[in-house]
Amino acid sequence: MPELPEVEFYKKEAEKCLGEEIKFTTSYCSKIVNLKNSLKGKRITKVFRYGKYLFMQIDGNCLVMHFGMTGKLICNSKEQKHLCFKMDFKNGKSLLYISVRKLGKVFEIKSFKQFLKEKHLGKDALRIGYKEFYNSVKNKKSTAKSFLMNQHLISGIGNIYSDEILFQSKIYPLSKINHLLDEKIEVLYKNVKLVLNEVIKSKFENKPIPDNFLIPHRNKNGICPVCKNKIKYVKILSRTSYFCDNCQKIY
DNA sequence: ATTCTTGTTGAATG
DNA sequence: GCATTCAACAAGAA
Repeated sequence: MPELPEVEFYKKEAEKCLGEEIKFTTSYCSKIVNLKNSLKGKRITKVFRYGKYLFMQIDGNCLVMHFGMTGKLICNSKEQKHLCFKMDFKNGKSLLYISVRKLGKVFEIKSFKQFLKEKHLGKDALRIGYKEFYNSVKNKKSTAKSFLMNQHLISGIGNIYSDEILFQSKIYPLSKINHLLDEKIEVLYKNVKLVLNEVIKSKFENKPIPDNFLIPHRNKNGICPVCKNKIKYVKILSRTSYFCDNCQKIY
């Protein structure tokens, strides 16, 4: 489920191999992996995340991973099914990029700054400041849901966590984002951070998502953890958005 | 058999 | 240009 919190988790996996010398890399899927230079003999010097992208500085090279819908990165796993890319290190460690649906990408870039420009990515959801967020909201006519999912405006939020952020903020997913009251924008901003950080915490501590979150109830038979109403759903941008029509009022 | 699914892209539309 | 929507990509689950 690679939205920002998942990629943050994969970053931790990659960091287990920081400083290790690469013995060789293997691609099992040319559709996903596009590497020109050999990484043999080089070391991972830095790992960082921006939105849903993971970056690995490998001496002079910069490797980028995007996980699509089903990609994941695991250190020292024996899992072989759907393996697309593997990095083997001299000391025996390995990093495995696994993807069932093969919609992700592994490639190299020359410059991170240039990459951001070319992709027109918005600020990372965990780093965006309130002023910037506020201005972005005021300029847009889109719905609250598509605003949160638009990577050009804010990077890192996808279908599942946008539902959660709107639920925690008590905002109806189809509300026009520029109609939100200022105090509601502030609530939304705070919940972007709160939800992402809470999910990251759950993942890192290997605990379930809190039960007062929508996510554990985010299904066709779900019951709202706050008011016990039946969870509703609606299609937005050809994705299913779950919400509580009792708690999530328009503004 | 058909429909659904966590993501992005590029084409098409208004 | 700009904002927005849709099909396509792929494969497995229900």
